[in-house]
Amino acid sequence: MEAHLTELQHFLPTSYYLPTRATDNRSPLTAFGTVLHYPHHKTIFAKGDEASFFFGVINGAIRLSTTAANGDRTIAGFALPGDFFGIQWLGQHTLTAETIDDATLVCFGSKRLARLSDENKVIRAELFSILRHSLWATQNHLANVSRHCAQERVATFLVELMDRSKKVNRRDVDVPMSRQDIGDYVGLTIETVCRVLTELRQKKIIDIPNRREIVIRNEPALRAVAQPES
Amino acid sequence: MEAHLTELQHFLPTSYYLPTRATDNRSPLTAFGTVLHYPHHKTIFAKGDEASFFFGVINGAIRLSTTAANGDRTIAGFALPGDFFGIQWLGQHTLTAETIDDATLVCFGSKRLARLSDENKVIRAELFSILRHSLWATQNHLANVSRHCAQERVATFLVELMDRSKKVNRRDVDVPMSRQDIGDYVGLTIETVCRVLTELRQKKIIDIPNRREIVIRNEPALRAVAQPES
DNA sequence: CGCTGCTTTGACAACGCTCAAAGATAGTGG
DNA sequence: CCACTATCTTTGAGCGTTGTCAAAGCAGCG
Repeated sequence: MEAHLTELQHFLPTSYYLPTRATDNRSPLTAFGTVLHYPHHKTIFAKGDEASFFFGVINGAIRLSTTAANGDRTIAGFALPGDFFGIQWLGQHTLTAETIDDATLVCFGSKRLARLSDENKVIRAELFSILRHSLWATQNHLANVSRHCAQERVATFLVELMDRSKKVNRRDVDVPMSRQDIGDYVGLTIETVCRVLTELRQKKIIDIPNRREIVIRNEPALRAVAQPES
Repeated sequence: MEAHLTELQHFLPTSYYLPTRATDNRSPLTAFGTVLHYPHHKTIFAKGDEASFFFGVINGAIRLSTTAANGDRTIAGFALPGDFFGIQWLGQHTLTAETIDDATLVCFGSKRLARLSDENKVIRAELFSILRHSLWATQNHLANVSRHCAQERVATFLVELMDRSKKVNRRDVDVPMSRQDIGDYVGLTIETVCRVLTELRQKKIIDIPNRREIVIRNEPALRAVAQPES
């Protein structure tokens, strides 16, 4: 585990979704972590593993999932640049974290962080904020998956991806996850995800130049599909 | 807002679901709260309200929900005796909390709690633990709702209710929420919930003596329906 | 260049939703 | 105390959306 503290200068702004958080703050945590590189399709930790570390994403994409006894996989969320995941004071991780892309992460030892947070009010507030944000995002996702039709779910996923994108031109969305991942995230089969995507393409709402890129051609229309009025 | 600190003696053990937490601990928070009584079908706070207070349930049942623009309601969870809800350092509540039953709650002022947690390590750890538990429960619920059939969802709901029950005879489950509430919780229509319940009754897995009581006649069978093998 | 794995499209069946109506229960007033 | 009413629950019939199964298309990689 090598430390490249100089690289922490590149750590991206924390993007929280929470309306109360400014999106242009760098996290106060960045000064204390260790930078690590992971190749794609690598398990960072598995559900049930002792939670010795906690991570922030500098670059790449992570999927956080749980797999049932019958093999059904649920992806609870994706961690993108600026996000944190695996926060767990002590005890075990409740989800499995795997890289989708090659990824650069910042890693924090749980014990060290616990000590730091006892001493430092700012760190403490930051950790609490991260945890609250995770809860908020999960609740939102639950509401999306719980009672919406296929079109609404996929459209909501795309809007989310667009809004979280760090790109200048947000219309050109990078899709690092596979169709299967999307399906496991929104609670649909891979076939239904494909069908919805082609439908949106036929309606000229999106374009699909290649499998890991989606262009939003008509953002208002996409948002309308995601959040049906009345 | 009256204080009845003596009543806090009756505060129930915190029941966390988390395997790492003992279920027979009283929460260290109980010494600092104010006891309040709410009648049934009363709003405690609404989504978007300034989060000045945070609550623990002594008695009764609370539903935590969010309602979409089109009127669709999603119930993110139920708070039962021993549970906490509405934890939000500052900013706004992300869900609406309403009583289902008449309820006795302990109420904590956010500012006071923030001050206490800065001074007291035990309180701090407790709050963190409560928040982590909420996240864990929501992730679990998401996995249940995301990709399971109607029978599995309703059976999982019943198992959950049974396991959280404080009764000596856990087979005899109190169901304070309406069928509509159950539907909004597991992501099904009220009709489907009813159909599944009658199906389970016909299979002699449960009995339904009245609308707010369900008797588990065959617990292994119910658990099998909830978690299909292979 | 051919393989492998992922994605897309199609046909069909099934599960759950919608609409409708009857049945049960609780709350209210005579 | 009972009848009446409003609300909630249960059951039924038909339809639509999504899942299943199958096969073709496509892209990356040795």
